[in-house]
Amino acid sequence: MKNGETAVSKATVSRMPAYLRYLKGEAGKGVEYVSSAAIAKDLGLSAVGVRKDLALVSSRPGKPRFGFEIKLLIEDIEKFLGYHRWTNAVIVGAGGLGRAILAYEGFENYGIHVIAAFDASPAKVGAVGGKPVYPMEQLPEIARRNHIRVAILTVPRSAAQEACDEIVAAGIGAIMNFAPVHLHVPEGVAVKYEDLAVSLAELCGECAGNQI
Amino acid sequence: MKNGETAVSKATVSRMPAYLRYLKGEAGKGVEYVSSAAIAKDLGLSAVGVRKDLALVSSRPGKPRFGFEIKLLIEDIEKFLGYHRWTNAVIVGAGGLGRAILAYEGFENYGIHVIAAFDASPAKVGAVGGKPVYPMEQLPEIARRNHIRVAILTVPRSAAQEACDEIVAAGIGAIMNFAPVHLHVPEGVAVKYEDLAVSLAELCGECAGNQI
DNA sequence: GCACAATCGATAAATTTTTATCGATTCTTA
DNA sequence: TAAGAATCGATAAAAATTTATCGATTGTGC
Repeated sequence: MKNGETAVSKATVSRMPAYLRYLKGEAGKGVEYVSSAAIAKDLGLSAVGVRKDLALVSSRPGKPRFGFEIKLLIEDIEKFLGYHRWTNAVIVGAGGLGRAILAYEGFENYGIHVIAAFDASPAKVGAVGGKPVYPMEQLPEIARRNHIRVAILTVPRSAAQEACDEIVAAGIGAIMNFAPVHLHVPEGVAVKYEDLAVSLAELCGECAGNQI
Repeated sequence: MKNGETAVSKATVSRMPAYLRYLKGEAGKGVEYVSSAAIAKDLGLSAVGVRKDLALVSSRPGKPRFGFEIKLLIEDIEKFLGYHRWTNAVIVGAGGLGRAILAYEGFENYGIHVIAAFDASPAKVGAVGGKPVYPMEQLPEIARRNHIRVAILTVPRSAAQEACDEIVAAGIGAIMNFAPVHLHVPEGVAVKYEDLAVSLAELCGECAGNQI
């Protein structure tokens, strides 16, 4: 209800990746149409909710008796999520996790180019999986030249805030933070916390319910 | 409102890790008390919401004029999130990401022991960062003997469902899935999707707003 | 010792999100 | 070609969540 553009709730957005994963799986099996009830059942949601979500992003309504056309729906969701707008990203911190992410090739499917990593330690400079690892000092220059908009922060917790400041100083406006630390950033910079341990702990909670 | 135990909303639970990160940061700076208004400002929430959240988990009410005692609050939140119940976990898939997570030491702070990794390829068997990598066949036996409750799945997408089935067959009831695939699991098994690419794409969306 | 300022907790209002109900559409099949 | 079944979309109701308001509490400083 902000001004007149979005009107799509945050909760709906957060379910889109799940739809996308599911639909791609079905498409891979050769299925062409899927009903809201089937999606709801497999994803553990309500059919009405699924219909409402899909109505918001689908360019064509579902067909009665068939359901939604999977191929079309995948395109619509990808478009909605912005996977067609290419974005350049870098990794800051070329330790184990940083190198693993640098070598990961799945980002290309989501409109993201991870072009390089940076590390303060000269020993880490070089290349991983065909992608370069630069010394930290070169971040501002390379970031600006390549229009980097996102940084993936994989340094140890003690180095996180300092690295964060350098990222902000380099003009990068979004940070995906793997360090388990709260980052102080100026207004306008987005931070997403990806604390693996917290995620895992959440899952444990779910799994154990609240029983011993 | 389920029966009479929880009464804590999902939204509240999801904010707890953010509080925890923030409070630990302040504690590290030597601060002893913090007001709901300060937390709200730094975390981009409303002060009333913060008070409501904290009232649900805090063992002692906040002091007027001072705020909440940080040390106590950290304990309460950790207790609430179950970081005191130790849980054993394993990694399935000892590729780059799996090895990076295996070497990561941050889990111990959250009540999680990652005791080993498993891989279908004999070439990967051995040890990483002092922790063993076993062949996949040994998963059922080791899982049962060590009361493993959580598996971290880091295999390539094409192997994900099969590995998932083996995990379930080994009696593990919770899976943290890094493969960008929808997993089919029997009722009662919890799956948490940690799709790095999706997370990153979400962040890009936030960063770009909805402008080009 | 007393007025003041800061903060909390509780109740109430507003908003958002989820769930339910129902008529309309479209394909299948006899 | 007409009846029937499955599914959709829209509207309405219910539930949950967020935000606002207000009196109560507790130190501080004069």
